[in-house]
Amino acid sequence: MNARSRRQKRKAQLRADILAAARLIFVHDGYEHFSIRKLADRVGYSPGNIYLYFKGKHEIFDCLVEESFSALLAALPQPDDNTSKDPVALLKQSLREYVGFGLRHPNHYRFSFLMQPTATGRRHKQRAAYESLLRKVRLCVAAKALKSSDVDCVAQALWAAAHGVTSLLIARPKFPWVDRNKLIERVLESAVDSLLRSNAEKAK
Amino acid sequence: MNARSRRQKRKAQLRADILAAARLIFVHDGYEHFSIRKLADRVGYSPGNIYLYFKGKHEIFDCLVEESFSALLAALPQPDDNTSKDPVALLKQSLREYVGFGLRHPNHYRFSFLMQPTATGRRHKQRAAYESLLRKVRLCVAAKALKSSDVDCVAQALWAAAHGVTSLLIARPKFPWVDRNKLIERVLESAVDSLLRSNAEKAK
Amino acid sequence: MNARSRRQKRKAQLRADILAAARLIFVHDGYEHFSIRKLADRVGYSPGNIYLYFKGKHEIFDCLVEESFSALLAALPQPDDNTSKDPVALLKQSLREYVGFGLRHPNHYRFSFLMQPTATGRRHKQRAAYESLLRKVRLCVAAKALKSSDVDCVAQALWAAAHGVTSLLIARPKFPWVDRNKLIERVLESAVDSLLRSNAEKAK
Amino acid sequence: MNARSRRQKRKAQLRADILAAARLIFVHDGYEHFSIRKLADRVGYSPGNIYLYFKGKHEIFDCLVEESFSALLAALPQPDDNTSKDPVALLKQSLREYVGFGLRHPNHYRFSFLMQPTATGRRHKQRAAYESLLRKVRLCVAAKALKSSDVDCVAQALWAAAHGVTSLLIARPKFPWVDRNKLIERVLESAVDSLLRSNAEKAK
DNA sequence: TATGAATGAGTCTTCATTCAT
DNA sequence: GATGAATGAAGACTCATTCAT
Repeated sequence: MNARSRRQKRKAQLRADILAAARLIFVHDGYEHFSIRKLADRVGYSPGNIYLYFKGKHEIFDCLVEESFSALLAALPQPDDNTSKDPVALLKQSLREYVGFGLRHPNHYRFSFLMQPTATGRRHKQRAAYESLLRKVRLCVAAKALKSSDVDCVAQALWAAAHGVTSLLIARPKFPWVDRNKLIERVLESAVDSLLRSNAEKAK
Repeated sequence: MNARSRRQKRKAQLRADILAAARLIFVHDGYEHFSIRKLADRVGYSPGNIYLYFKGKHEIFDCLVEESFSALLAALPQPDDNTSKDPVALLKQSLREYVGFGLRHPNHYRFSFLMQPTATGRRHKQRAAYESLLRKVRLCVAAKALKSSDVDCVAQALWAAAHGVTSLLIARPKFPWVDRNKLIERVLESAVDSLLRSNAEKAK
Repeated sequence: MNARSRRQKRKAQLRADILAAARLIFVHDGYEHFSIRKLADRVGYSPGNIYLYFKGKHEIFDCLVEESFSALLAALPQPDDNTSKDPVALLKQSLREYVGFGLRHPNHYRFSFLMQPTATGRRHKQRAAYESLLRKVRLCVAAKALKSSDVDCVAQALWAAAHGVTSLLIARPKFPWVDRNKLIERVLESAVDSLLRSNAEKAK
Repeated sequence: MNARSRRQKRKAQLRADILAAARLIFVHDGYEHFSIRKLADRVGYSPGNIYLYFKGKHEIFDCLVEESFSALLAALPQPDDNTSKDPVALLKQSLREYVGFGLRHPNHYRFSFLMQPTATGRRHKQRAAYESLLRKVRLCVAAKALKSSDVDCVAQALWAAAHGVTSLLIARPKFPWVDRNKLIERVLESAVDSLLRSNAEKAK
């Protein structure tokens, strides 16, 4: 039993190593220059050996995307951690973190969104990230802070805004952007504020 | 002199033909299945001949991206054409067209944004598209319709919002989005409205 | 001594299991898609373990061929079982069974005849099948039913005829054959009848 | 025009060279050890270059099979050449030539029959060989020499017999066959004679 | 100017086999 | 006995690019 579990652990470790190497290649050489051979070289194994740990190129890609979303998810503040907080503040904070994560890990982010999702691909973590946003929107609705109660529409609109700045800044690093933070703040603020019930409305 | 100019014209025409064929391949077969051979086949020339008109694959890609932006630019309503119109309405209209163009031509759009810009790449048309947006924002500022007068920041924020919906919808076609138009409307409205001076403010 | 014999028995059993699995793979996936890995998977052992029971792929193939002949042999009616029967009828019956077996188990049959016999390969069962035919021809000779008494020549000619229809039908399944049974009957009948002593001759 | 035709000629020559080399490899190394790489090596070109002349492995195989049948066909005596001859004699002669060709060119023959026909494969020459046989059977029918008038059934039965000896002798070269010619004669004679109308019948 | 032949490096993937454990 | 990890060679095939013609 012990031997078996140790072996499993080793296998898991190797899978992780391979994925790490794969991400590096992707980051450095770009998506189009990724190859199993390069990967095997970098990881110090024979090409064929990769197939003992992954079914093929696709599985590796899927795992990387999934990992990226996992990291993104982990970076987002969870509502449970901040129950006392103003839900709108929590929401804004979340979006800021989202953008921040994307900019700090542009390659994770590129990976997450620029890869065509495989037919068979796992999508769990991706959905989880969306769910996380959704939960925070629901808190706002519960607090009667929003005009609309279509949580999906609201959440998706917010996601679009956050994704917009993030991906644009990543995709066009050489563009003469105004101050990054100012831009981000403007975008997120516009997106959130325009959804809020005015004080007058709240009073009613 | 005449002979030389005719030759140049012919060369330009052939370049255009090649690019057109290249775009078709890209749109139909996807980025990863593009090949010079296929291109040569489609265009009716020999593979080697392509190299007389383009330095290589990269130059073709760069040109395609540029062309895509050109098309985008052409699709946007120009202020000059609508001088009489309400500048805010023109702005909104413009953004709607932008999103619409992206969704109608997802491959153009993917192409425009997902390709890493080459070091040597042309960026003229891309800039022109941004300038076009900028011009419309300026019209709004001139009409004192906006809170902020930082036209660059405003334009970039709007661009981010529009790019956000567009790219998200394209990148995740299987996601359970709410009604597309509803979502787009919400995003653009949020982005524009929150920038507008309130009536009270205008009165001052 | 007992322990050793038990071990031998176990080994034999495992060999048999492996061969059974190998045949299944061959029959289902075709010769070219056979692999030791698949075999090991199917049999529930590790790839390396196969080599404890067989020297390699070749030995497995050789054994399979041999087994196929064994099966063919077993399918043929034995003279001993039908001593009372007319020997010519028994002979015809035998040939019919031969063809029938081939058509019912085309992969066995292909296997038996299309594999180049290895230098080291066993040939015992193959010979046994021929012997079985030979025995029946001898019975006919003993009954003075045949023109010729060159039993080998007769047996081989009959074998050729039976093999001819069988292999042709197997090798060209799409060919517009006339009715299978009609064809088989004609071939076998021609082959056998032309060897028979005419009644007139018998009378002498 | 001249340059073009010379180029075409060269291309045809190279195709022929490649096919010749392919056949050699097949003959020497066996079907399973054929590879494009080996072929390219033998022919003195780079592996990729083969694909300029053949769409892939399959096309090469198909061509080889077709070639083999072509050769077989050419080896068969044509009725037109022997109009004066007794049709039954012509038929027998034809079958003898068939077997003789197979034994003289065992690899052509193996190739022709042991290869699974590709879905898309050419079958023209193969059919032509059968048609050639059919024609000769028809001549016999016309001469009222045969019992049956089902030319297809007769032709196929004859084919089966001829194929039977041929393929058996080729597949089992080490088997203790009786004298080859004796065996062949017996098989063919059995096959043909048993189809003939007896003199008594003819008289009617 | 244009071509088509040629290449060499590259793609993913599968395999029989070995060997330390 | 049995395993699973590892390998190296091989599989078919594609590609961007060059170059003699």
